Amino acid sequence: MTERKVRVRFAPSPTGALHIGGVRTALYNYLFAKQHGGELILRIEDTDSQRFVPGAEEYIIEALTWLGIHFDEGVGFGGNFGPYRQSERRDIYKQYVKQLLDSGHAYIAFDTPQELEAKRKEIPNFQYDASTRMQMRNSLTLSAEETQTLIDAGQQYVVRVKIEPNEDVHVHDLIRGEVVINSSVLDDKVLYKSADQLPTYHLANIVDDHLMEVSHVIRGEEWLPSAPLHVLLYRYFGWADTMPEFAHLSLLLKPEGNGKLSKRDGDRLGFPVFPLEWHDPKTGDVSSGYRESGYLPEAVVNFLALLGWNPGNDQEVMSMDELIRSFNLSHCSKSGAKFDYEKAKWFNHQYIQLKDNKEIAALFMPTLEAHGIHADPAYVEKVVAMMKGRVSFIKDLWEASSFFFVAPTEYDEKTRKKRWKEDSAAQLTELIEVLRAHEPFDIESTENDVKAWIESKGYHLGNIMNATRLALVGEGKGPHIFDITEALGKEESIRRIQRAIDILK
RNA sequence: GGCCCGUUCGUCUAUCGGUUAGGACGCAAGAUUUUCAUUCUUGAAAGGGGGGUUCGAUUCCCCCACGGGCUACCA
Repeated sequence: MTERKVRVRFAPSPTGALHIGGVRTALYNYLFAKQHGGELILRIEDTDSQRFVPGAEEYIIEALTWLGIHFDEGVGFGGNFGPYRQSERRDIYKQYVKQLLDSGHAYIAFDTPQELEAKRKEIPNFQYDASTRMQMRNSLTLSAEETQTLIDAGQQYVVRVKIEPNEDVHVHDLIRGEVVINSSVLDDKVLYKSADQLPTYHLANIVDDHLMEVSHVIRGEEWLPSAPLHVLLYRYFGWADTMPEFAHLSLLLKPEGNGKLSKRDGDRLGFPVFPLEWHDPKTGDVSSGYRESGYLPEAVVNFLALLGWNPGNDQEVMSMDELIRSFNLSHCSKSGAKFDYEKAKWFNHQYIQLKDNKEIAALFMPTLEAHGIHADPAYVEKVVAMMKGRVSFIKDLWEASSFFFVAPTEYDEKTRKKRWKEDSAAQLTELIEVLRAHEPFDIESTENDVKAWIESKGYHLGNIMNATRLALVGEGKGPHIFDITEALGKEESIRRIQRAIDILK
């Protein structure tokens, strides 16, 4: 087989928000494409007109753009293999349905959904296949004239693939190796519906992958059972030579209990399962998103990449470029991965530390403004530098550092009991004098002066510091005392200490 | 029910027949610190069960169990 250009596609169905598992599939396709200098295509599989949800397509593009997953062609990105929306490819599919019909690899079936349902009730393991199709109402059992008459009369029909039984179909999977299924267990899947003049997934998928010259199909494990059908379809079309390679990814599972991760798990367990917040236009429900929950896109990408894949060594924090360099399908795990929200948080913490203080400060600004604070960016940056090591989310910065922006008006009761001593008021009154006389008001020299004063008076260092912290912060937390005083400035520091003396006595 | 895929610490995983079964998250303890965090160190924690193959199986094969997926005129 000759080396072909790597062309992969991400082909979501616009039926709602893009699930985090779908994001991972898109990411793996992207990493694979970039590593091989290939192309990533965005194809919208909207062949089910019933389930189409407005806004879903835009959501998918916005979400993947936010995460840094970029497409080379497809819906919204142009390209020479369009259109990339399956609903716009009706005429193309019709032509290929005809080809299959003409070559005898497909047939027309008139059985109504109701008839089929009745049949399934009647016969326990009913399947439309080689063993049953001669008892059904289709172009195999009807004469050509009868078939044509029914079609002309406007009778709705479907086109089914005619699976040849008793044949072992081999699917070569890049992750799982050889998977063999006997064609007798496959059913004559519907390929095309006359009602909406659209193909089903199976037909559209094969035709598009072929026409778009897709080299590798990297998709979720839920497609593995139908992969043999796809292999057969390539063969029936005469495209076996250029059939893409397959790789079926394991699924993302619920963090607890059993089953596939679903939208409801997020709501129940309190973490997002969608990249972006999603407003369901039908139900009006709002589902939280990683972006709105304060995740950095780099963290989401890194976390997702490692959920079901590993670089073969102990490295965990990896940039997109590093992921592209070391990604490979053979290190994808075959078993499903349970979603671990704590680990996702840890990754976010790591990326906050890695990011520039200036960038973090900019991301923190909206939170500040929401609290009515209009702070100087340089000051915010200073605060961020001191505080970012302590948080996992940007929004947690407020809880951790609000005292830098708002002076305490009340004091935590427990801390007051423990830290505010009999002589605290008197000592801090003296401290104010020490601070007032001090210039410049930088960390090191202030600290030296204050410590010298404490020593000369024979005071207890811890007592003074803890009482001062209570005055400055309002509770027993925060960074180094003199980092705080320097950031606050001399006047504000003294004001806060004085207020504590007045209130706490 | 049928078919397919899978099974290493609680979780994500490394190991491609010989290891004290390694790392990370989380958890616990300790250290550092004027507070709270961070950080650092240490610790507890694993190859579903039963048969084979082999000098030797977590690793290869079979059976069972369990988990997951598919079984639509959805994708």
